[in-house]
Amino acid sequence: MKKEEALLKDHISKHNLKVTKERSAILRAFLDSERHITAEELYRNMREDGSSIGLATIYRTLNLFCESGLAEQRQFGDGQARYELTYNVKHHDHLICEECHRIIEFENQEIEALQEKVAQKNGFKIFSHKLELYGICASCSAKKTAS
Amino acid sequence: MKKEEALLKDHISKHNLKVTKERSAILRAFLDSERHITAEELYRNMREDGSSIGLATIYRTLNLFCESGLAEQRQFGDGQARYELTYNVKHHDHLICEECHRIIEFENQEIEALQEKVAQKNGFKIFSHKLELYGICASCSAKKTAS
DNA sequence: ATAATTTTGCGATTCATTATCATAATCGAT
DNA sequence: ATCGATTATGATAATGAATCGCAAAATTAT
Ligand SMILES: [Mn+2]
Ligand SMILES: [Mn+2]
Ligand SMILES: [Zn+2]
Ligand SMILES: [Zn+2]
Repeated sequence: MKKEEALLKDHISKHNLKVTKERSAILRAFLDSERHITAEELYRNMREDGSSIGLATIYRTLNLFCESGLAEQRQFGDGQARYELTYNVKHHDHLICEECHRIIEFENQEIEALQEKVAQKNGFKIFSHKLELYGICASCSAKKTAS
Repeated sequence: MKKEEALLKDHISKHNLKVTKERSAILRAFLDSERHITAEELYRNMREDGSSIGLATIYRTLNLFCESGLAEQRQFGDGQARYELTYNVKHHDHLICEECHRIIEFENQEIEALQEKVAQKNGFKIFSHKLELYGICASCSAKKTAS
């Protein structure tokens, strides 16, 4: 049993929830899908593979993943929530290409430290943060100058 | 005439738009209201002052403010867009208290520089960015430890 | 003032997400 | 394995923020 499956089952048993084939299937599909996936995208992916799980259940289950600490929800400003596995994944922030919608992950310990410094200076205790850099990626830049 | 009014009128005339009493009233109310206001909040504020301007017009006009470079839209994760005057206002980022919803503004040139460095390292050109620190503010912290 | 153009308020519409509810599945105790 | 209590599911309706369509009203250049 994968560690992600174990984590989810642990959360399920701790909260008097139930292991269902739907939840297991969604977890498998989620782990197989690309990072930063949309509920709708995951739904379509699974439908194409013959699943008949409803969209509401996809939403419910992605929320469950977030509550269990398996995943986190992101809002990249396109109006749809995106979900990514964060269990056993190092914290990172995002570069978002507004041209091709590619998402590049990065980590920068200096920035993280400075954020803490800013918080401290303001008597603020940080629980979470969001750092997103919007712009144009290298390959889209190249395409643009070529044309 | 205030500089904000001048900027808006300039944008209006450059785009064959029209100066209306609604737009002027919304601008006045917007400049008078607290920063990071919601369309709905601005609508209610104006209604309480006897305005009969419709909500759709508030939305349309706030978008106009953004297009004219007067304001910017923010998304602080509570599902409603917030607008703030940014014309002649120095760039800054935000600390958001999840307890009392207070918003503290800060600027940190070191972080800005590091963001550019990260972008460069990834061949990325930044157009805009979003840095939000979510947590609990000093006064809410104090209240919590007191109880 | 006229006429062309833009704007407005209202209500309808959209879209992502959540709620409702009847039916089905799970699971611990027997 | 069966039962019974509880939770989960799919289909559909509902929600809420934001936008759209349209007829009537307002603005602006002539
Ligand atoms: Mn990521
Ligand atoms: Mn601000
Ligand atoms: Zn790109
Ligand atoms: Zn607070």
